[in-house]
Amino acid sequence: MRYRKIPDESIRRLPVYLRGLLYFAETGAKGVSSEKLADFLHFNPAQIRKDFSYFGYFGIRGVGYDVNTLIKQTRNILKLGNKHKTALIGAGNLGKAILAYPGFGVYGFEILAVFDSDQAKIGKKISGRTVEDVSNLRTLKKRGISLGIVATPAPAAQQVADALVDAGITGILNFAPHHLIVPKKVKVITIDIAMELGRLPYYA
Amino acid sequence: MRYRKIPDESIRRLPVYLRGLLYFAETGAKGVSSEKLADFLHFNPAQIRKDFSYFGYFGIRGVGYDVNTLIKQTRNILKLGNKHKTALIGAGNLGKAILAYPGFGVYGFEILAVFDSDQAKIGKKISGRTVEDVSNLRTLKKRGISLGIVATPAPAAQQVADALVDAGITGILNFAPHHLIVPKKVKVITIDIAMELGRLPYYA
DNA sequence: TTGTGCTTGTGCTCACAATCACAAAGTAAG
DNA sequence: CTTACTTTGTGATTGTGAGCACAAGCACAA
Repeated sequence: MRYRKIPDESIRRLPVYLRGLLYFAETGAKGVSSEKLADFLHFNPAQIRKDFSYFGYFGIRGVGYDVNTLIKQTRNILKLGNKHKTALIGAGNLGKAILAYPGFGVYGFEILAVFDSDQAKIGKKISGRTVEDVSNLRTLKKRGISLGIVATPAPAAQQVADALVDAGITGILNFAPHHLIVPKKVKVITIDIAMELGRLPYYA
Repeated sequence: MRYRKIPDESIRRLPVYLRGLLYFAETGAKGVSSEKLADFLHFNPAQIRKDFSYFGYFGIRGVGYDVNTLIKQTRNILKLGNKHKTALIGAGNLGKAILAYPGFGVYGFEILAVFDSDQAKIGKKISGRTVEDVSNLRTLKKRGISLGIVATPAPAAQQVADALVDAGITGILNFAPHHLIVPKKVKVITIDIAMELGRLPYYA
């Protein structure tokens, strides 16, 4: 299995595995088998083993995985080891919710800056951060901020993405319902909430 | 192609196609080809044609698709034709953002009820809706509400899902980072925002 | 009615992902 | 040491989806 191409889908699952492992750590469990983890997360045990095996031998045959070791390794693989300085663009309702969302902390993301284009919002404080003018996005590089969260309306999203790329950002989490065009070196992950909801009635 | 199994991935793309078609309708375009739509949404034209072909012959060879007809058909396929009465559970920051999010209206979702377990929130008004006690979830059936949006913390999510199922709900949009166990007849779509962000540093 | 040009609809192939099933490798007991 | 038992790591198989490339079909012009 070593030396093989790592499926994108495996990467996608790793944060979920991490969440499960953190749960087991909380309960005080020292060890966990692929089967126990699979039961908790509702995955296939073989898939979990194979996903981890792309990155090394983390388990002991006949025993299972050490929870804390595997947490550390998973964090390593996902490069969640150190804090990630993040900027949020868009201080509307969605932006506010993102700021208040506790989930980001778990993975080591720190939202250090908030931007908006609305003069009425600029200068105001939200969750302890002062809203800045989007025209100051270029200061991100100096501040060591390397990730951006786009929570603007669709029409503004591409423009914001361009500015983020100019500011040297390496990854974007995009909540705007719009496909962002960026250089290959920049990774974009888009979450289109309404789109997900749009297919719900089909199954009902 | 008729009589073939419809890939889940095709269903997932339909709301995106709908968004693109609505854009073309706004610009006043009467017709659109799979290539033009693909350019706009950054898909493969053949994929768009194949996805629609699972549901019927909507285009005219040599001409393309009629925008308004295809919008109507797509809405039909996704069962977005009539309004969908929806309940929101969890009136925290995420819940508030969802209430204010304009995207739901596009697909015909009406959030008619908001629930929370926090006594301090119950009775208060949020975006024009009065927050109700979660113990009143059973009233949903009477009110004709058939979809639920779960925006609670993870530990409460399963309990809420159970109550929603009891109330006769047919679909759940789940924002809690937790796998929900429901009867097969109920469709769950989970959006784990932090999880998506969790894989961003890996690529950076 | 025949020819030209365009775009759909789809059979086929390739690529990738999920799962099975088993050898390998560990523990523990006698 | 040997046997029984457990769980990992992975080769092999099966399943699923994406995209190519072309026949089918329509419009329009002559």
